[in-house]
Amino acid sequence: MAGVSQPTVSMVLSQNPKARVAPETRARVLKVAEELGYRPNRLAQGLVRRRSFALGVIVPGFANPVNSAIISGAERVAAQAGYAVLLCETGEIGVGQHLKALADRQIDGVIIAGISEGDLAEADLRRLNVVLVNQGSDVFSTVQDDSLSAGALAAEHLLGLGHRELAFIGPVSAASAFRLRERGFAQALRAAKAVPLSDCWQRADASVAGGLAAMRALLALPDRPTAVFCANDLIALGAHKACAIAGVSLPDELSILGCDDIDLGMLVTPELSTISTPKRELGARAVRLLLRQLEGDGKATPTSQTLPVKLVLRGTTGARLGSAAGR
Amino acid sequence: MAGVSQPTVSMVLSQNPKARVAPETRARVLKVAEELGYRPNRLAQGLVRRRSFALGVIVPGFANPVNSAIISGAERVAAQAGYAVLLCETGEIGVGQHLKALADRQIDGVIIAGISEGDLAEADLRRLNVVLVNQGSDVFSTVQDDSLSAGALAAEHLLGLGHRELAFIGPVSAASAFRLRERGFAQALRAAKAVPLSDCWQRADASVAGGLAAMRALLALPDRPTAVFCANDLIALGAHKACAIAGVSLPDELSILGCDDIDLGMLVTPELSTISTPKRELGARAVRLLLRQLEGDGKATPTSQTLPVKLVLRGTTGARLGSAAGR
DNA sequence: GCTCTGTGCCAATGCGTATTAGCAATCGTG
DNA sequence: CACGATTGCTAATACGCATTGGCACAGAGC
Repeated sequence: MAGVSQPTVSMVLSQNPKARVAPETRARVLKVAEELGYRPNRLAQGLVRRRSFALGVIVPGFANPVNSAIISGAERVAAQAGYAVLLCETGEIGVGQHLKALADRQIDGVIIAGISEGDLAEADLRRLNVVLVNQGSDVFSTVQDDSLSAGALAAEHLLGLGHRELAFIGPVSAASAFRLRERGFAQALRAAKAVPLSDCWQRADASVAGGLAAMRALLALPDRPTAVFCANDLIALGAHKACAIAGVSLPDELSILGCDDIDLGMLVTPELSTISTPKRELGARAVRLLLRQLEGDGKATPTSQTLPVKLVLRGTTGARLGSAAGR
Repeated sequence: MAGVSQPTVSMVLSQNPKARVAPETRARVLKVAEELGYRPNRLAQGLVRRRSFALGVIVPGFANPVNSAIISGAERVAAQAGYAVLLCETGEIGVGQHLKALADRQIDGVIIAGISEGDLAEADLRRLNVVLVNQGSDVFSTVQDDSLSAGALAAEHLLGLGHRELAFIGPVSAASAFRLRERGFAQALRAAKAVPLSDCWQRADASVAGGLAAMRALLALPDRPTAVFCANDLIALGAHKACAIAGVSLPDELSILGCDDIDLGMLVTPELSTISTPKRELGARAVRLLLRQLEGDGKATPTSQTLPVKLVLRGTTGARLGSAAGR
């Protein structure tokens, strides 16, 4: 180096507030550091500061655009705060194994999205700073969209269009956002005394294939529903596809309402009506929340945030034909 | 600890082959380590081994399903090899800045996908072990799909269906895979003496919006083309959408052929014909190649791999009406 | 003149691991 | 039985940084 000792350089570069360094020394150090292109080794920093400035993100799959958006939002604010994000996709390697690997890397915190509660329960999260996305919890901090309202909104919208024979398609016991959407929908129906047949309450994977199969089943029913609410857009797009195959015209013969507002919803014809969810914002807030908890250092009490959702009407929902509410 | 010194533990756990440890000592160490739940601190390991066992992945956006698939493939083999993947999305933070941050973390290597060559040229990659995905280079190792053949395949297919008025939609000077697709297409056309009008060679962003706009322009032409090859599926889906809006029926009035074979291609009606590209495999091979280079330790000479593509016929390509090749 | 109080810097130490050199004990060999 | 060879382990060190205690020197006050 040029002129001073290593600790002095450290004090200058780490912006340590209680460090007393003469302004001219500081300037000299900065200048030389610049010239040499010196950059601190973050592994060494992490070792001594007991802080890696890295976050883990665990999701079941990037293929799902909802997860992509969450990750994107998370990565953005993490990067701006100087944190790295270590990406983990569950699959052949489970949540538990990923968590161990992350812990070995002295990760500062983890954000988890879209992992089923069963898998979550098996993992050992006790030592970690965790924020769950779209998944309720008493133990951990949480960032969620207002899925309960989303379900209610869906019911109100479809009922308002005059539909009475309503159906629902959703996964059985996955991430709890799905359950809330279902519950909100069911409660609103009950409040309006519009109780659907049990045949119209379909279980399906939260995927295109699941939605397609479920909609096939609905279309085969003697008394078809006239409107369907799907727990997410992938299911809705599968349902949309099933209708295209079966020659059922949307929205005249059937209304379909999704949830999430993923981009591909606008590619199909007619375009998918849906309930928009702040996906990127969920990821962004999750990281902000995590970082705030890290500042406090001591395990803060779990916090929860719920972000509003919004109805987005496009082409797959319409008034029930022959209904009083018809256009 | 219980019984032996720290270096002995290190020798046992790091599987160091030239380490001589008595079998019974080894067993005892392993047993105690297990009981204590001891796991090595990878930051400390990284510091002394000068190896972080972490890879960086830089992409322009996760929203693009092609990138998602590449990342997914990369993450999978990285995780299985015990490597972490640090995800970076360019945007407000550029390639150069991301690279510096990664270098500070002593990253072992970087895989870069979908970054424009201009941005790449600005970045300082000299010290890093790099593998480019779908981007030609003399300096770095590369994993690509056979984009040149893809273009040729597209031309042959459309020509074989009887089309003569062919169009192309693609970005201007982005990642070089696009250029190869364009060149392959153009060369095959020239070979068949089917030279399209310049109006039919459209420039567009590699996005749905770009494809939509470009297709609008094509449809407004006095002499419409009867078939269009799009440099990727997003463009093709935009074109598809434009046709849906304009009431142009596919594939009767127009054939559309995409490239990449992303899942959403099967959601639209009619389903998108396309040229399938091994996206996950690209990601997987990229990190395998990277890891192999790391074994060699010394900067190996750049290698290139090219993976085959495959025509996938679905609903948007059909025989030119009135053509001899018509069904 | 002296002590006293800051100020500005450095020597020393530790973070958790891998690696090297070296020591003690055991073994093989003549 | 003596001697080198081999085996099994440890002491010491280094990796690159942050942090603590303390030292030297300046100016202030008597």
